[in-house]
Amino acid sequence: MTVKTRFAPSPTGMLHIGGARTALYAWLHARHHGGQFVLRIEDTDKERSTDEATQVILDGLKWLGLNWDEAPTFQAERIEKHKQAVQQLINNDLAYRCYCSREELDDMREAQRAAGQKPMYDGRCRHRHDEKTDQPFVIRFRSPTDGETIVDDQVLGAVHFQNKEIDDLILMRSDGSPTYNLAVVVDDADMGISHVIRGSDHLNNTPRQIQLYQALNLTIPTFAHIPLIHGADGAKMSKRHGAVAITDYKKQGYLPDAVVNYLVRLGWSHGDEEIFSRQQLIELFDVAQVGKSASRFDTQKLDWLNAHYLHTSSANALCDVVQEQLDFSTSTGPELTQVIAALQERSKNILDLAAQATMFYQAPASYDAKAVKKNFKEGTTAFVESYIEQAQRLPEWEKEALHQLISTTCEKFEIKMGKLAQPLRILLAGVPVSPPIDLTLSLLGREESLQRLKQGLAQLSNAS
RNA sequence: GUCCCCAUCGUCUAGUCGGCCUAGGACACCGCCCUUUCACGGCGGCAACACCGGUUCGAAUCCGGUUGGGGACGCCA
Repeated sequence: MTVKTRFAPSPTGMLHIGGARTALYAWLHARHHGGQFVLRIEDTDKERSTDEATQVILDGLKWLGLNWDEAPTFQAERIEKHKQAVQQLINNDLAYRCYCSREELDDMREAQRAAGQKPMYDGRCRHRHDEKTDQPFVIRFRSPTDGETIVDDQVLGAVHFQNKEIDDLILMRSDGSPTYNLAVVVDDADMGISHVIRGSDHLNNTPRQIQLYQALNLTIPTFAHIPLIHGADGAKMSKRHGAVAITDYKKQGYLPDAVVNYLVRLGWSHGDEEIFSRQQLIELFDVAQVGKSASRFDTQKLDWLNAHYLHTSSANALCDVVQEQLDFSTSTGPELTQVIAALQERSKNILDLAAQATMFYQAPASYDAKAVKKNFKEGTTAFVESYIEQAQRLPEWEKEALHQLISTTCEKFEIKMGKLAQPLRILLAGVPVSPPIDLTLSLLGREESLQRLKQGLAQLSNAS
């Protein structure tokens, strides 16, 4: 059997972190088995669906690198198929008209709740034979009342539902449009989906859908319900947990590889391994090994993974994403790739890296007062001036020589390296943090370095 | 409320069908080392089988119950 999975979001909002993981698992499952991964946009709720949301979802998937096969399917365009299925059920007496008004149904549910029961349709139109042509009606499925329906889930195992717990769901609204449960079944069967991988919030819909597959005489796919992701407080993920939309992670300086690695490990593992390349994931991932319990979203671990990928990526590969975050031109300063190479190991995300890169293209506007106070003591000016003096005469302005010079200057004054390096750093960057000082000097270049050092020294001695 | 699911360190998890678990790894946290700053890195530490009963020579692992958490109960998807 050829494997075909799908991701079927409704375009009513952003692609959130839970949906992204579900998509990732479906994608991995397909790729692992050499099958296909397709998209179906569930846009049957015209009230809330928007083109913008569809685009945001597609962008999110692209950013994560989850490529799909075939052009995305739009559920709203398949309405005729859905109607045919409903007609087939009516013809077989497996569906019927229900004339109950919304008010009537509301009252019924309210009464049931008050009586401590589960609110569900009581089937009051199930046996009526009069066709009232002048009144609006919906089509309901005549679902079995006895026995049980078993969902044989790849993640959860066999889950039993008593058929008497399942009411007659609406297949077609009074305006003639099909509802979700009918549409998914018809579409998944029609598209040849072999594995339905989705969030466990759909588990309760599954027995209903299985009954529909049976009523329509369609092949039932394999189901895998993925546990939900909760916020750090254990509650459902929402706005107050920070970034919910997957695109927010891009804005916050995360790398897609890190997000993918984090997401896949949230609910799945392979021994003690933490870091997985895409290729490894495709080779190792098995949806049946996904854990059954919901997990909490932990930003700190994501941060760690992000830093890991940031440190191990090639500076070249990072160039574009860093460039996007810069609000100044890099044409006048050192090669951006070299700056990234110097900075990536000491940055925790792209935003952080971009911020640190600023000093290579803009001279400090001010000097950190605390750092100045701490590092400029008796004699400091003499060490620095001596270094500048010597550096000016260097035939080649390069890292090794600049480093040598720091060593010899320190020996000459009998001071530790920090006594010289920190003042230099503050003069060059304005803050007491930068890549190694010799590297910083060489990247900045002779002219820019000397200018910053002299100007800074003058400014600081004026102030004191 | 009813139905369904879940339950190992604070978090993510290992724990292949009971013994090798005085429960392993990772993140976080705390020390120490490295060090020209900040980081990286290295070493070490803290920390969990929800509870109660069974089954068994033996249970984190099997069974039942309790408690706790989550999901679903729409002419939304």
